Amino acid sequence: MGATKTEHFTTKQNSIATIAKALGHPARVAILEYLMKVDSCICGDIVNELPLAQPTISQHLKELKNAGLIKGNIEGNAICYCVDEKTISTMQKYFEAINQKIEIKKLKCC
Amino acid sequence: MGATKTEHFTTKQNSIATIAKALGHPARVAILEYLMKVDSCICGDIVNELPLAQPTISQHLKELKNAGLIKGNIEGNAICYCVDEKTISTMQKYFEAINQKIEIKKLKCC
DNA sequence: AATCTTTATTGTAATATTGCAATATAGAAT
DNA sequence: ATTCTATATTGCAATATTACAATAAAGATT
Repeated sequence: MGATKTEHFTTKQNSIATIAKALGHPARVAILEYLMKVDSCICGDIVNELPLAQPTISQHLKELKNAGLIKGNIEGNAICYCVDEKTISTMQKYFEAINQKIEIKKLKCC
Repeated sequence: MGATKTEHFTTKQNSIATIAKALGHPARVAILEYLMKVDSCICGDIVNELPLAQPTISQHLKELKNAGLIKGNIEGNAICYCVDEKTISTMQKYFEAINQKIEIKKLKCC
């Protein structure tokens, strides 16, 4: 086989996995951080910033967009990409909830 | 080619990507959530809980462990796995920092 | 219109992941 | 010591990801 058994898991679990997967590559983490660093969200510069070819960057941007981590606006012939705060917030709350549960339960079996 | 160019990114970026990648599969999200749900961290039950074969679960546990998301303690012939709060905390803080930067900068280009 | 600039798509090779049957390992129980 | 129970490892097939050269698409500039 080899294909992920997506249908066996909850929508929430698949959703978290999709977002996490999109951040599961250092280039995409670097792209996210670059988009945070520059004030204006001039894209394309990313190609000059990272040691990857333009089609590779384009592909990574697509995956970040599909996962909802970034949004893109067409501005003339350029495209203005930027971070989607809602998805970042989703992840932050997810980890926060786990942290809180750990504290309440005071799990220390390991 | 095809291999990730890990060496071109920072240690922090690679670290975040490694943790995110480990959570980039719904089965591993489900395992994490199951470990949170049960009070005692009886492992092995995971095989009964999830629709995956034992070797597959074992493999997923290994990846979660390598990423530092869970810890495992040998108890007799069973193994007691549980969530590693430090790594969860790392991720929570990472997303929190991004959220704060977005708020301060009031980015709303898209 | 011809050209430039910017981004996306296609095709393809290299590599990695997923899933599981079969098997191995190791401690517990008889 | 033999058997049982729990987990890990190996080997392999199916599938997915990564990277990029070549090319396409589409608006901007001349």
